[in-house]
Amino acid sequence: MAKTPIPLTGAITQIKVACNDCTLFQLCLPVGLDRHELDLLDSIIQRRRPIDRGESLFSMREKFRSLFAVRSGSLKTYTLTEDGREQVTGFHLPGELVGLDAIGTGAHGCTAQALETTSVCEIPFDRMEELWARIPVLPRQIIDVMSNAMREENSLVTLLGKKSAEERLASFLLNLSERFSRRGYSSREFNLSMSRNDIANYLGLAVETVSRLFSRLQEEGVLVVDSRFVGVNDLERLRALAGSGAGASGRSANNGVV
Amino acid sequence: MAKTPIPLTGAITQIKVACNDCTLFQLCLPVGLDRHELDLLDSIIQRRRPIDRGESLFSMREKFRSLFAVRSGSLKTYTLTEDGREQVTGFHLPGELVGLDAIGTGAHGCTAQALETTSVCEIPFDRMEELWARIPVLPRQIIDVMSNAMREENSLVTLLGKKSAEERLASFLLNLSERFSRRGYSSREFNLSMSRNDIANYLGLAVETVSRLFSRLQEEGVLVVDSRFVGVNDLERLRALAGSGAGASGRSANNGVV
DNA sequence: CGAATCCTTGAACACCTTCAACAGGGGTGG
DNA sequence: CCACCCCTGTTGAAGGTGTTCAAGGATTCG
Repeated sequence: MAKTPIPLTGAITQIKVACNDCTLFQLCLPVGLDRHELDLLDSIIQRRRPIDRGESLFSMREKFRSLFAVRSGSLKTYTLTEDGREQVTGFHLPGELVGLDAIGTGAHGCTAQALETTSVCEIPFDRMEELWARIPVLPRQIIDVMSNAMREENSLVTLLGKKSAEERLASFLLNLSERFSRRGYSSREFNLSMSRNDIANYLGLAVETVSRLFSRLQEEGVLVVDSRFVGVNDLERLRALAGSGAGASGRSANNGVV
Repeated sequence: MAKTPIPLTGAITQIKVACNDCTLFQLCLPVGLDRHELDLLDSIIQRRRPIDRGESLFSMREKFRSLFAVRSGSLKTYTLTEDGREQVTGFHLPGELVGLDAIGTGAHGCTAQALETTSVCEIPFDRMEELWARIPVLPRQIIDVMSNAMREENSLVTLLGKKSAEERLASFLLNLSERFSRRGYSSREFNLSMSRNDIANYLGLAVETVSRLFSRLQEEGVLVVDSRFVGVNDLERLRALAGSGAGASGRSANNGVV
């Protein structure tokens, strides 16, 4: 989704560069655009050198200038509570847009930080607005993406509001699994780019709880875990655990919260 | 935001009916539209008879046809977990739009139910799309509204992920207080249109916990509570409680979750 | 190779839930 | 109009899930 090769820091050779050729075409914003419209969009998209693990793409309260699409790697977004606690609000894989929550106020509502070396497409928002007249479906695409994001957030709210620790982790892994498989990766084996800490934070749990859950799910034969690698042995069981917690574990069928 | 008087079921007389005259003008979608554009928007907006407490405006998985703006009264939206538990995802006051999360998929992702007798403006989405060419700022308005909604949801995620029970209730009351005051009502005295059950559900807590918290906040002189009426005695204290839980209560400064 | 960070595991504790019983309305039908 | 019921809301006691505290192992990176 960028128009010319990325300036290289190392020895990586970028090949797929234009939206036209981008493998993320089907996942990203340009879905539904014809060739001409694609070229127009392409012309405003800016490249950046890949950012390293730990670097921020933008920070909370910073002025909003651009949307970003993840091309490779992954990001986490997080907000801060009034007293400085961090809350991870999402993990973002290739093909996904970040920064959407900043449009309304003109300032970023969260910080976006790379979980690994990550390259993104930068879409300057003012230039994109100029394109709306010439690409009428573009605003509609944005609206669709935002609408889907809102629905995603609703499931996160449900997860945090109603699910037990085990259900949360199972749901999280299933969600990742689906997203990986939609990107052509295995849905049964993958490497987590985020730390246990990030996972725990995202799921509203303590790190220790997440760690214990990984261990237990491995003992029970549902998963194979090796530090950041996760293999799903029993997908059905994982689904059951994510749904209602009525799985084989000796856990009470409480109402989720706590 | 509707164009002719509402068909009356009782003896209520509707007066403010067109977007032009609507008192919610500043809160609703039409912000930033000129008179001509307002008339155009006005022409597609449909009236409905007010819906009664408990009635649904739309249901989860139902085909998406329209957005709705609350004109008077209030709504709750909720989703269901796989195993049928209900999770309240939001309360909606006059001037707020619901149904936005349905645009992307074409089917509603939540159910919207009236908490009291409520009247809404219905905005058929296909007709609204037709207007985009003639009112170029309209899609941008929608995007702004959605962006703000996403940010709102992020604070809910933070609330559920990081805050203790007391912080949750305090945050909830402050949020309501601000929204009421923006609508010209008192920020220090208001009536809740939702049950304790809905509040508890929304905050990811048990009803009993919410009830106990109301009692305690009253004992401590922060609130005056009389069933659904809430009076805020000590706004500063409520703010402190919402922020970090480092208030006067003898509560440990744990990390919130649980 | 040593420091730092991440991850894991164990034990005690705490916040909130669950279970239980009761009080207060509001509506319905006698 | 009162009695009854149903639902909502309150309060008390016991219990549990997940946290906190603590320490040790694993991994990374200078």
